[in-house]
Amino acid sequence: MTRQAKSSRRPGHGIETPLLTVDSVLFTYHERALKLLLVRRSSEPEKGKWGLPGGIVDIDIDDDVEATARRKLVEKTSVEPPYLDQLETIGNRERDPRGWSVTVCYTALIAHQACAQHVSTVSDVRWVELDAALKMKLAFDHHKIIGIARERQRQRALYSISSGYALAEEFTLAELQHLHELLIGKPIQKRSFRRRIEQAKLLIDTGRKRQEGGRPAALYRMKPESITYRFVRNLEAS
Amino acid sequence: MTRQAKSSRRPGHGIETPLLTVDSVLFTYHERALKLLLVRRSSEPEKGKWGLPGGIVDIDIDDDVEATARRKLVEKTSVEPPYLDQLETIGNRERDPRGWSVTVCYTALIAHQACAQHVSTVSDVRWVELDAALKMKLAFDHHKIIGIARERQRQRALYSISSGYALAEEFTLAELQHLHELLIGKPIQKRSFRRRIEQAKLLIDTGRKRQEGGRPAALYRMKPESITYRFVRNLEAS
DNA sequence: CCAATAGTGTCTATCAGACATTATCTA
DNA sequence: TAGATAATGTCTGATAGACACTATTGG
Repeated sequence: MTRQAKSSRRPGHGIETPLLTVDSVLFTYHERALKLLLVRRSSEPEKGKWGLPGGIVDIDIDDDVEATARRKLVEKTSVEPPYLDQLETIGNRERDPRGWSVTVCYTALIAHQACAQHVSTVSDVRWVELDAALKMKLAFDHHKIIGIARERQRQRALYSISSGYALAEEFTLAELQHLHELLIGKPIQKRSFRRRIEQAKLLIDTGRKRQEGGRPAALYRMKPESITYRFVRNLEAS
Repeated sequence: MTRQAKSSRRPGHGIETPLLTVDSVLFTYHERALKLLLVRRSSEPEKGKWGLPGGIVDIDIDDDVEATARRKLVEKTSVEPPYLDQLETIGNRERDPRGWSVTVCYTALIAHQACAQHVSTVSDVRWVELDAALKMKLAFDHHKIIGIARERQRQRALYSISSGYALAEEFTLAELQHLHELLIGKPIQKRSFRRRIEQAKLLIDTGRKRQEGGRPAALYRMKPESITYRFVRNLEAS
């Protein structure tokens, strides 16, 4: 195997391989809005632009691709999301000015308060409202990746309540429903929403109440199984 | 940037990157059985073992990752599947003896007759019954990848009829249902199955009939839209 | 006629949509 | 008391499950 001028070859496999990165679309619910985490790029390319938290897979540090995603999220938010959902992997020669590159995309939901402290102390990491983020000029193809993540979360909201992980540990049904409405993009019937949650026994009633303005609302916590539960019948799609 | 002894660096991005490959789990329906395409490896590592059709992404030839998957499938079967469904991307340092490697996995359904001619002429490509394939000792983590593909196809069968693409261009409803039962792993109600197909108008009645043993069965073709159609309500899961 | 396979009728159960009603808090 | 928000009652409609029944072919 001879070295070439414009493409060095790795000893292990001897093949010219593209850059391998990860990108995560981290959603949260805060101030009655759906927000996602953006990071200002501190280095070239696209230096100064806002983009998704992520970075290059380091095969010396990371045991697998998801470990890279987790490592990068911990760096930016200081907390690990309870789960990471793998989205599409995008790889082509247009998406990065450095040439052929691949990004493995993830999405997750996380409680705002869990990472608010850390995020608020730094200027290069910010929660941005989804609609505002989509109007920004973002790095690389991150606009497209956010679209993919949004669609995945929308589908999930139709047949699961995993979105509860974007709320504080204890939350009201009204909060959970409003988040679902933001994810789905249209209002849903209160009765339908509550009925299915109750029948599938997906939440734990803490017994506590929270009050703001009217009758106090019961506070619930997620059950660990709820994350994987799938209703056989979807809520009405748009 | 200095070169290191054990890890050459690429000029474009200067980072040590893992091997990038694709693997496809191609299903078909033949002789009342669900089969998948296996390939005998002709080179190291795992030479001689059977595994999934796939290979290394060639950034000089392939415009994107899916192009690699298509190129490799055409090499093995001489036909392109009508669509490729991206599955998980698996990347870690255990799955390949050559070291840290990544595979972007795809799954697809294809008509058996479309590629039967080519496959039958070569000895290193074979359609294998799913159950038999899972009992074989396959290369790398291909056993796991098949499991992921099978589960994806199973889910799809519960809310779509995209599996029709594993049949000949014209097929009977009984064939389509039997394939669904193989994918889902349990019998389904004939009435439920036919009702939803009829109501969603997903098939075209060719007007022709095929007869074998009893009353002749109507022959149908897929509509192009059917591939993306999603029923709001699933068939009963196991 | 029977055997075999295709196709339909129809009842029930489940569950989402719609929306009205009642409950519980503060001011 | 009014206003606000939470929680429930209840009717309708859509659709899957279950299974019996009819239809159409060959022998």
